Amino acid sequence: MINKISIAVIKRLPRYYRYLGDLLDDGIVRISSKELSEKMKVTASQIRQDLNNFGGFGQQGYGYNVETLYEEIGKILGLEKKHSLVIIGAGNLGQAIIKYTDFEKRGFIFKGVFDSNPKVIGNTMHNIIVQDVADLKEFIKSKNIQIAVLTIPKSNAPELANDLEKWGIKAIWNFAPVDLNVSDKVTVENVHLSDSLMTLSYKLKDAENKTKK
Amino acid sequence: MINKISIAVIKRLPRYYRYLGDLLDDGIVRISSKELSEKMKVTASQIRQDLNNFGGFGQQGYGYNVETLYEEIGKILGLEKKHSLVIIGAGNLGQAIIKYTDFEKRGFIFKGVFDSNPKVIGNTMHNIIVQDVADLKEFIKSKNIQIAVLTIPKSNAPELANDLEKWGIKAIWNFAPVDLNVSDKVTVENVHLSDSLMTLSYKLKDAENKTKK
DNA sequence: TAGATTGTTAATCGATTAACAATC
DNA sequence: TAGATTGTTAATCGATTAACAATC
Repeated sequence: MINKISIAVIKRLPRYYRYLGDLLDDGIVRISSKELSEKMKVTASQIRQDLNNFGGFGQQGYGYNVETLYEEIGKILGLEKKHSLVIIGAGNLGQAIIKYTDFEKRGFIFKGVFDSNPKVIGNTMHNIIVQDVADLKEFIKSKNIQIAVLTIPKSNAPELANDLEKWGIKAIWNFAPVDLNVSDKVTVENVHLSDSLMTLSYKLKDAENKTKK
Repeated sequence: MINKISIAVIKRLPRYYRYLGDLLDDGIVRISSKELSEKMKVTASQIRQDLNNFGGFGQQGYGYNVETLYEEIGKILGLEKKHSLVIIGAGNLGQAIIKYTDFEKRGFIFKGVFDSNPKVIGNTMHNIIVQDVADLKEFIKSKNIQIAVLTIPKSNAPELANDLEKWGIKAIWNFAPVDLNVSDKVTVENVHLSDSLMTLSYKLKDAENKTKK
């Protein structure tokens, strides 16, 4: 844990976690890095290197215990403790996220939903009443919210992000198609859907070109 | 265009495109790699290296013409031609995507929405009537659809992806929290929201640990 | 022309893969 | 014990950054 773990490693952890969860559901007790590497289409070497950033979870001659490893990665990812979140932006995307129950199962608890549109305020979403963003500051402070999910249009996002930092938010899951400019005390994880679709477009074009040749 | 472009470079292109679009909106005519690097918080060297994978778009002593560069990157990303897509899964996520008009502006045209739930089939979403997935095969073939957006639960996704390949789909934008196993003739771009949220969770925990020390 | 900035080569840095001794 | 597989070091590969000649 002493050395700085690279972001490339961290982004692979949820995928390991997902595969181990599936193995667990299938009743598999142990797995070697080689077997797992074949399923996941990565090298066994990479799996062992990645895991050894956090400790020796395996056993020579045996491999890894699926349940133990699953739990350990969960702990590394911070899933053993609950997180309180608010969703800002009660549109379809906000609704999709709040209704996706897997997040709550993993300890991400949606405490409130906020919007600025009077037509939306007062509606119920997934048993939560949509509140006015004017009340957001007070809510964050009183309920000690750590994480804000930003499912709002591009225009308001940057200034709202700065407000969120002032109000004590520690992490922003940002779906607005813009880069936020908060201090490095606030963790930002971007989901830029447009960027993703353009990447798909490039790869599709590239594949077409190869076929032609 | 001869050398294989790395995925790291490709994933940066939409971000350049976004920043250049903003500059264009602001009426900025030219920009140097240095100025852009300061805005984007990357090195000027990286910008020049990235762009020179695709050609020399700049001019010594001047920099880059914003409009030209914007258009060139658009072409590289394949945005100059229209794409026909279908959305499979008419839930909130599917609705969020179809209603987000920026995609259509960029040439991604939603030709159909499909679902397997009889309660949803027949509903109208963004002026499109939700059809039965049973009719998907015929629709893809007759309308020559290239891209499928998969906003369905995990369980059905892998087998559906294999069907989509058989039916002629060339690219899948996958929101199901599972890896698809199609041939390399089909381009897959994953948006794993759970993975993203877990990554955020890790980074948040990591930041907390640093503060304590 | 002089100054600015690119395009591109070279140097550095970091991440991935290979190899193997340690050990269960 | 013998076989298997890890943990970890070393080698390789690739990506990023630095430097600078070319040139507008």
